[in-house]
Amino acid sequence: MEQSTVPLNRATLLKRAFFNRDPRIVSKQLLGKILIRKQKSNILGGRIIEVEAYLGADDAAAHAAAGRTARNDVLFGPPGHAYVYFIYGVHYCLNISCLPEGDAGCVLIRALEPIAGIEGMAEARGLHVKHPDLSSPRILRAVASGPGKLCEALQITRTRDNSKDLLSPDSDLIVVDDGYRAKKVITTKRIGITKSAEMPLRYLIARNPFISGKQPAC
DNA sequence: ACTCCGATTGAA
DNA sequence: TCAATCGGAGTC
Repeated sequence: MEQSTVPLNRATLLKRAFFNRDPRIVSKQLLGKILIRKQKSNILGGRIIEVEAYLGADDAAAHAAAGRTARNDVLFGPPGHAYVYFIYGVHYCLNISCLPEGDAGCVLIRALEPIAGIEGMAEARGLHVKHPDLSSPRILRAVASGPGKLCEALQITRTRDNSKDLLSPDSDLIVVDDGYRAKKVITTKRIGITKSAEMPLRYLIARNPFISGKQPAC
């Protein structure tokens, strides 16, 4: 039985309760949902195909581990909001806050499969200049196969998007469900961290070619 | 005020 | 393998 999906304009916003849960549960459920940026005359978006869960005080790798600060304040706020931070002086990363007000926890969006406004995203990434042929699988994969890349593709910055409600119809950055369901989810260790590096909190859709890094064994 | 360093990326 | 490049957090 083949699953059914609806067009983007009929996809539904996720509910607050969806994110009012443990980040590990949200991570797995979030795979297959769609992250959308609404531009003036353009829609940019991709299917979420790789994420990582970050917990609270018991997770040394989490920004919330050392307690509430001006920088990580969103993590302690209500669920379903964007936590955007700047890393290595170069890139932004997007997280979505989980758990009720007062409890920190989030999901890091690590990779998207481009599905809408691909030309616009490629342009934001600076790919169109050197690589005009967007139909090339290699170039298509370069659009959003990493946390920093997808932020650049959707023009996500801290000043523009941090603390934004991702579940509001008024928001220009939202998460929606078009009915797609991942057939198989793979869990691995998180990438690029030194503290709490052993916890299996990275989740990705099996065999999807748009993930960051190389394909793990099934 | 000063130092250290990171949930990344792309080029060498 | 490594530089780029910034700001948050801890130390002096």
